[in-house]
Amino acid sequence: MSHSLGVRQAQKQKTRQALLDAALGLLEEQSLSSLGLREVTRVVGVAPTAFYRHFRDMGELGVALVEEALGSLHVMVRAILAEQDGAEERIDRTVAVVQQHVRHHPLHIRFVARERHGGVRDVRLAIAGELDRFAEEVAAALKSQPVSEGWRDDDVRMLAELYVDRLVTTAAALLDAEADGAEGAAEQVVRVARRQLRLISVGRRHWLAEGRGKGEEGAG
Amino acid sequence: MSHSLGVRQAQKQKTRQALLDAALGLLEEQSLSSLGLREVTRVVGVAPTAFYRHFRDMGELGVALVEEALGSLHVMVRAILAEQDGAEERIDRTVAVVQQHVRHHPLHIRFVARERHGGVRDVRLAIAGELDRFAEEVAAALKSQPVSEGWRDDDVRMLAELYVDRLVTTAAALLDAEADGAEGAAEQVVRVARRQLRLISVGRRHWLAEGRGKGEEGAG
DNA sequence: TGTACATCAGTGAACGCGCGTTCACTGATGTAC
DNA sequence: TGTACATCAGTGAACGCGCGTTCACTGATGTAC
Repeated sequence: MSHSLGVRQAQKQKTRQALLDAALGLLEEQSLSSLGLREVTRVVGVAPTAFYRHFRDMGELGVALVEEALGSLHVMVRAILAEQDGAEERIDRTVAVVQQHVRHHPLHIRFVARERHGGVRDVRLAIAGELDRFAEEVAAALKSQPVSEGWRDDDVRMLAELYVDRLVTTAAALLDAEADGAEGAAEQVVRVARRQLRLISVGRRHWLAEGRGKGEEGAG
Repeated sequence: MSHSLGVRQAQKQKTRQALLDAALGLLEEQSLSSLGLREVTRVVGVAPTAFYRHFRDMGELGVALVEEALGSLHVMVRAILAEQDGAEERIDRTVAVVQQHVRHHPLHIRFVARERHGGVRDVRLAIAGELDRFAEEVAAALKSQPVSEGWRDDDVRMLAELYVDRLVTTAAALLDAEADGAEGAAEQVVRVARRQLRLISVGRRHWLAEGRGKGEEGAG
């Protein structure tokens, strides 16, 4: 027993995680491209050179943070999509889950919102890739719902992206609202988000009758 | 005559604009919080200390860039909103204007997308303020359209924010697509954006019949 | 179980470099008479 | 128009500082026999 990792590997993992945690904390108030290697190791309490045992540079650490940050959200939304509620309940539930996630992982949300268009290319690409896979999952879930019968695949995908963008935007807005300190701010964001999702949902139900066919011919 | 500014003031403005232009160029590939004062003055060809004659620090320069970046977009979208086309034509026209704007001012779009959630507080606040005023104008325009009859003010506002977010997201996606080099990428983004706006528009037309009244009671 | 050697996560000194900021300055532009 | 003085945008030397990266190292952990 007990040889699942080895003492040395276990300790290395611990230091690595400490570096990630320290970086994430520092990134609450600055962006990745201005974060220094020495800042991070100072917080952890190791020598600056120890950093290189784990990451080539801050960009590589950033990519690791992307995986950590989007992984947990991924799991939660997958759970929602599997539900069989009606549209109304699903919207309320989805927004509630986003709110919970922002409360429990504010630093992850902040990081993704900030670095999605940030100054480090590899990190931008990693986030774009994760959000893309995310949209693909949402599309698959939407497709299996009865409302989507007769929909073209690219229209389902277009709708999925609309939803995903809305969730990301809502999460970022919630974060700002909760940081604000203004009492009702977060609740206001939640109410607006619910109505926006509802409006999109209404558009979805009437799409085949009114949206498609105008402007562009079906292709493929 | 000729005393509209004075030689000295005119020269000062010129240097100031050169600093803004140089910074904007450098910000294509990095974020504001990692941009150095010396980098900017080096590009312009003035001494580092000259910077202080115009801005207290990079944050102040950033706020000036926000005004410059959102000012022009503001004007263009206001023109669109004033049009009296049908919904279909208006959507196509709006997306076309966004595409033109991205082509003519890619650095402005990049800057706003990057710093909207970036590491410099004052700049974030400036962008949020501009986008808020932007949404308010869109709301006013939407409200004056016949389709909005019977709508609550906060629902109009909620819709306006949905549109504004969509335009900003589309602009950022277009920018990435055009930077990509992949030939059809930009056109693909445009087509998706049009359909998304169309779906929102469909939802709007059926909002009073199906969206409102569920879940929340009218207040105020 | 005990011994001899290999591995490798973390150390600490040292480096050269570019940074933001200070300061007293220069000299063209502006103003008062 | 000409003279004497004030303003102030831009200069250039100097500063102390923290940065990323190199290198040879140490000593606990791992492995072979």
